[in-house]
Amino acid sequence: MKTILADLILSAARAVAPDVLLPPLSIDRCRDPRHGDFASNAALVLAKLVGRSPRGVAEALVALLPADDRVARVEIAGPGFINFTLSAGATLGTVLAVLQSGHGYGRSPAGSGARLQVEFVSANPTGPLHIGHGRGAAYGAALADVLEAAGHQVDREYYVNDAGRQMDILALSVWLRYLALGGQNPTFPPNAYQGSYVSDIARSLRERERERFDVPVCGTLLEAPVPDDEREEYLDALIEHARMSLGSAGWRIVHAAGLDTILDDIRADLHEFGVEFQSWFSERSLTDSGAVDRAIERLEASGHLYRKEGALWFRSSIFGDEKDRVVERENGQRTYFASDIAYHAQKLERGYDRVIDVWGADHHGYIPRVKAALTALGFDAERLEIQLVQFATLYRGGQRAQMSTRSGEFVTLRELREEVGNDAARYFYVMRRSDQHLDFDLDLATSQSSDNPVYYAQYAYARICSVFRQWQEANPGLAWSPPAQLEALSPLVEPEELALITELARYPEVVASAARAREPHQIANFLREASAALHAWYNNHKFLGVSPDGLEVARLTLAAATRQVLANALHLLGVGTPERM
RNA sequence: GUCCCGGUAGCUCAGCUGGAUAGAGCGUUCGCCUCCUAAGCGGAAGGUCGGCGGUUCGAAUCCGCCCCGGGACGCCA
Repeated sequence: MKTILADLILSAARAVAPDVLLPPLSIDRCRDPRHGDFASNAALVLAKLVGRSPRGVAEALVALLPADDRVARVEIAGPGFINFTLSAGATLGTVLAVLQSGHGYGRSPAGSGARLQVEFVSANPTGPLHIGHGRGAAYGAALADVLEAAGHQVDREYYVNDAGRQMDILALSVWLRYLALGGQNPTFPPNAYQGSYVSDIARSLRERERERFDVPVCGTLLEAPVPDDEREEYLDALIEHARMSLGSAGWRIVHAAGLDTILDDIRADLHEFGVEFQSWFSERSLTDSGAVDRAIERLEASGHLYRKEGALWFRSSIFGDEKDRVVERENGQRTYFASDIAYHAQKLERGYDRVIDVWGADHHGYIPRVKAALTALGFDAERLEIQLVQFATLYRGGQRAQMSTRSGEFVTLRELREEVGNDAARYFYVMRRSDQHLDFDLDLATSQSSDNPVYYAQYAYARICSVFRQWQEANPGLAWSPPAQLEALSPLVEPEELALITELARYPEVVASAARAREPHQIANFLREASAALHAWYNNHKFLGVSPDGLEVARLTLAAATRQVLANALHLLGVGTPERM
C-alpha cells in the first residue's frame, strides 16, 4: 500500500515540478488515526524547489493526484502534509489477504533478496554456553529468520574454535583432573579451566580409558604456583609436557574428550533453545586443508607481512587499523587472527553477497583488523558486516544476580532456560536493541501477568484460540472458514477493529524494516502493539452470538487474521504459540 | 590517552535515513468481571529528549564542542 501511494504522489510531483530533479519523498503511517492512514511530506520537501508555499504545493499535488479506488480521502493538514485515508475496501482487504497468505503473510517471496550468511554464537567449546552466548544465540537466530522472511537466502553458521591454545588448555585441564582421579596430585593452575564440568569429562575419560593416561608426573607439576607474570608461559610449558608424556595419539584422545563432550552439550543446548545451524564450521579444518597457510602466503606475496622481534606481523595499520597485528607468534604458533583471516576469506569465496558476523561487543576492536586483512587479500570488505551484541545482566528481586567467571561458577544458558523457560528467554533477549546493555529481569520473565511481555502476546493468541474453541462447541461438526467476499467484513466499523486491522496491515512493513536494520526487536515491539490492539478490542466487544447475523462472521474473521499475524511474529522470534494458558 | 556505545517520564526502554501535540511497559493514582480467559481493559499525574552552538520551513533525530556513564585497546580467544 505504501508503494502504491508513493507512486501516486510521485506522478503528481512530476506534473507539479516537471523540471526539477525530485528529492526522495516519504510516505509514512500516521501516528494519529485522526490524520488518516498515511501521510506524505512531498509538499514540504518540494516547496522550496518550486518556490511556492508548502500548502500551495500541496493543493497542486492533490489536484493532480491520479484517482485510485483504494484511497477514500485526501486532505491537506498542518504545515502542508498530505494525508491519505484508505477506502473501506482497501482496509478490509488486508484481513482476507492475511488469511489467504497464512504463514506467508509478512514474508517477501523467497529468493527476492541477496544470499546471506549469518554466523553467530561461535563460542569456544571450552565450557557450557553462558547467558552472554544466549543473547547472541537468540539475536542471531531471530535475525536470520527475519532476513529469511524478508526474502533473503540465509545460511546459519557456527564457527567452531576447535584448534588453538584455548582448546589445548582445556585438554590440559581435563588431563590434570584425570590424574587427580588416579591418585596423583598435580598443581592445578589458576588460569586453567576450573569448572566442575572439566572433572566430569575427566571422570568419563577414566571410565572409558582406565589408567591409559596415568603417566607419572614430573616434579615441576607438583611445585608451588609460579609468579603471575609467568603464568601463561608456565601453562604453555605444561601443555608441551602433556603432549610429550601422552604422545600425539594420546593427546588427541584427551583433546577430543574435552572438545566432543562440550560441543555435543552446546549443540543440544542450542537445539533445545530452538536455535539451528546449517553448518558447524571447524577452525581446525582450515589448518588441516592448508587454507591458513595459503592466506598467509597470499599476504606475504603481496608484501603485507614483515618480521619483527621474531614474530610475523600483518601491516594492518595501512588499511585503517590502529596498529599492526601478529599472525604468527615468536614460538612459531599461529594466532587466532591468522585462522580468522583464512576463515573470512573463505566465507567470502563461498559466494555470499554478504556475510554477517554476530560478535560480543567486547570484540569491537577486532573489526578493523579483519576488514584490513580482507582488503589486503583483494576482497571488498564491505561484504563483511559485523553486528555487535552487548552482554545481558541478570536481575533478581531488584538485585543484580552476579556471575563470576573466575571461579567457574557462572550462570549458564541452560540454567537460565530452566528458570524462565525458552519462550521468555528468547523474547527477553531480543526485546531490546542488541547493541545495548540488557537488564534481564528474572522475576518479570517468570511472572504470569500482563507485565510480562511474552505472556501478554501469547495470551492474546490464546484468547483468540479460546473463542474459536467455543465457536466449535456451539457449532459441532462444522469447520470454520473465512468468507470469500469482502462484503462480509463490512460490519467491522468499530475504532478498535480499524486500529487492529491497521496493525495487521503494517506487519509486512515491520518485517522489512527489522531486516533492513538488522533489528529483531522491532518484531517484539510490534507484538506488544498488535497484542494491545487485540486486548482492547476483546474487552470492549463480544465476538460470539452477536447480532446482526453477519457481525459474528466478520469479527471471527478478523480474530482469525489477528491470530495468524501474532503466530507469524512469534515464530520469527522463536517463541511458542500456546492455544490455552 | 585513542577508539566504540550510551545519556529520552521515578525505573527499564522504544522512537534516531529530520516532520504534525515526544511514546510504551513498570511504578504512583482513580475506575472496570451476573459478560467469549481480569495472564485483560480504560482514565489521571509524570519530560528543559545531558548541556551549548550550528544546518533547516521544521531537530530527540544531522554536524561541532563540552559534561557524565559503560566498554575496548595482548605475540589471549
